Amino acid sequence: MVNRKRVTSQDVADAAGVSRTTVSLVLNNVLDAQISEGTRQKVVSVARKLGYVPDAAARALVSGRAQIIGLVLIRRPYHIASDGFLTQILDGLLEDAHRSGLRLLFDIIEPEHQKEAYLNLVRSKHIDGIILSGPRFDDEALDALEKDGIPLVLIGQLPGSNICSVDIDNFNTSRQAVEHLICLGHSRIACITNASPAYTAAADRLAGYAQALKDAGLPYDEELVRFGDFNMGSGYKQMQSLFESAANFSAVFVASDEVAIGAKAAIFERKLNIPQDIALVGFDDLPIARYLEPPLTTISVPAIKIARQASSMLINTLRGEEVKERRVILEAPLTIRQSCGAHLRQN
Amino acid sequence: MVNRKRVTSQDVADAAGVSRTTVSLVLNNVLDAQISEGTRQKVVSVARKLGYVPDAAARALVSGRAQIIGLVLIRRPYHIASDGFLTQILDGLLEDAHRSGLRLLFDIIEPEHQKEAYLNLVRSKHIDGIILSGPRFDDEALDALEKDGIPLVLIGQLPGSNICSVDIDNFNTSRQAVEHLICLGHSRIACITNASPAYTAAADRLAGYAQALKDAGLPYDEELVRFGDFNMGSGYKQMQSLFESAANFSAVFVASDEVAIGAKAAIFERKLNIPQDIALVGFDDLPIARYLEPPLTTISVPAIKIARQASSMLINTLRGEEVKERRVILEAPLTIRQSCGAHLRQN
DNA sequence: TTGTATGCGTTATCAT
DNA sequence: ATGATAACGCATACAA
Repeated sequence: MVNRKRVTSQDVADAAGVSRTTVSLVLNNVLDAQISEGTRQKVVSVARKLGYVPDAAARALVSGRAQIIGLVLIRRPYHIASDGFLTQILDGLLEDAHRSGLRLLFDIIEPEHQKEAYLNLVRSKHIDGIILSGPRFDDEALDALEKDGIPLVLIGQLPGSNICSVDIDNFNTSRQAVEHLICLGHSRIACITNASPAYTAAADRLAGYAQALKDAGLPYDEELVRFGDFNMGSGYKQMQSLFESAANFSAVFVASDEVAIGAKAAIFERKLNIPQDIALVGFDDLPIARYLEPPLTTISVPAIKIARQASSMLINTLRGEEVKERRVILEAPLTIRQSCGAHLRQN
Repeated sequence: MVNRKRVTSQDVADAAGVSRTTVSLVLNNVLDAQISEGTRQKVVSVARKLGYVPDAAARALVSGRAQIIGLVLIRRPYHIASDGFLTQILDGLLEDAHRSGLRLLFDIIEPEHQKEAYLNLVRSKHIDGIILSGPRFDDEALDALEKDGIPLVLIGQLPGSNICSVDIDNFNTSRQAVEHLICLGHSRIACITNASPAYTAAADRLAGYAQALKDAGLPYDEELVRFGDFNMGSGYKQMQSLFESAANFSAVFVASDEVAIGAKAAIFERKLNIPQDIALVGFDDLPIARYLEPPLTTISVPAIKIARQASSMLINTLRGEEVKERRVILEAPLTIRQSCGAHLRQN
């Protein structure tokens, strides 16, 4: 007895012997207008029996709200195929969105299409608001969006803008990670970034590395710096490049666990041991970090919490509430495991 | 000079000195109606200057197409926080969707809400079609959807249904993985599934394990079987449980790389070596598999290819084309690396 | 307490 | 070659 044709509110109204208005009032739980309990019951039961579900497009058209939030990344598809950070963000976002009756549209935008792609997505009103993860310095469209009044929250930061954002302190956490290495006696410390320095997070993490060196009176040596590209393959390649450069180093700070996993494989391939021959510190504390061999010392980025914070800010904005704290920075402690030998020290 | 108010086709029409119809005709490249080159140029340039983007809701309402496809998983949020398979699916799906001008809505549905959640998503016409990854046996709503005429493609299989699907042969690949272990001389082989046997893939993989044992004349011992739950934590826990059972075994087949990573950590924690003390075979060949220590022998599931195939089938269905091959099975070879010692053998 | 009428922005069917 | 007009399904101000 399943209906083939679409069921509209008119059908429900007819079957219940009321008007479309009443149906709408009942189903949307409008508080102002009072509906007799009998009518309400009837409408609800008829609607259920008919399997009525409001048409999203019609509702969006009249209400101006699509009930969808967008998560967008400035990346290429192959960057996300193994993105352990993304899944955590999705986890956090989805829970909150569901609780608010919102759906999640996921999209990636290739760096060169930034401008048009944003505008299409937002101006088409496909989505009510947007969470953008991993902003780049060259993101021209971002401020335009903000000015357009589109609810927008950044996961990450864009210096000089007033956009809502939630992030960790990339600079100081990186510095702390490298300081840890320095404390353990390393003075030749290589660095592989998480991504191109066009990404603000990558630039900050690299700066933190440089600062730690400087604070310790250690020279910054370009020979020891490589740029990762989000995924394990890039870590593997850049680590090889480090070995091939013949520069000597006893530790590597990799500003992304994902990239660090590739680097680690390249180290083992050389028959070198971690941490005995080379100490390794990552960044992110992906779920896998603690299960790696050896368990990875890394900066614990509270990804799910970040996602929750971002969605909460976005949802508040959507509700027209004022977000007082426009730039949230969450704690990201260094989690010491066994990839840099700290656990072996006897103090 | 950016417009604050929404720009509608009426605005474009006014500014270009034509009617809304003409604007629509031009911007949608309607072939039938001929538009003078001058008019076309003018409309296009005016539209661009004004930053006009058609309203998705209005378009969806009248056309009946939301231009969005849905990817849905029957899972809980914490299941996806480290889902390496999911990101690959997203990768493959997104590329195809973009090429067809489609957006991607991502959603997870908790097992107990299956029915209502599907119906809401689809009947609301939020999405034009749905790709469902990882079906369960208890998925009552699925056939209803199919009967409703909703374009639907399964990543995985649901026995006894006629739904379009793309999958690998879970049964035979699992069997092959276990046969590999048997060939290497193992006779006490434990198994940790990827998930609850309510998921069809989990049931099939377990059956493949059992079959390999049977073919080799080996007993199926319940003591050696555990059920994973998609993530690494479950693998870690079930591996511990295996050790605690005091049953002896020299190899483990884990029907998911994700779960295998947890199992591996539990093995190392016992100061046991892989493959010398315990051989390990995974399933999926996530990008990380080759970077693990030791590199993981596993079934190479072509996740991205699966996603592409699924999206291609869905998009064809959306176009009203007949999909001739309704059940596609892709190859998933066993990739032998170093986690079960095959590379050490001298033949 | 409930019904009527209007409009959201677009595409599609007619005319002209 | 282009314009007027009618839906699409819903929510809401207003009427009754």
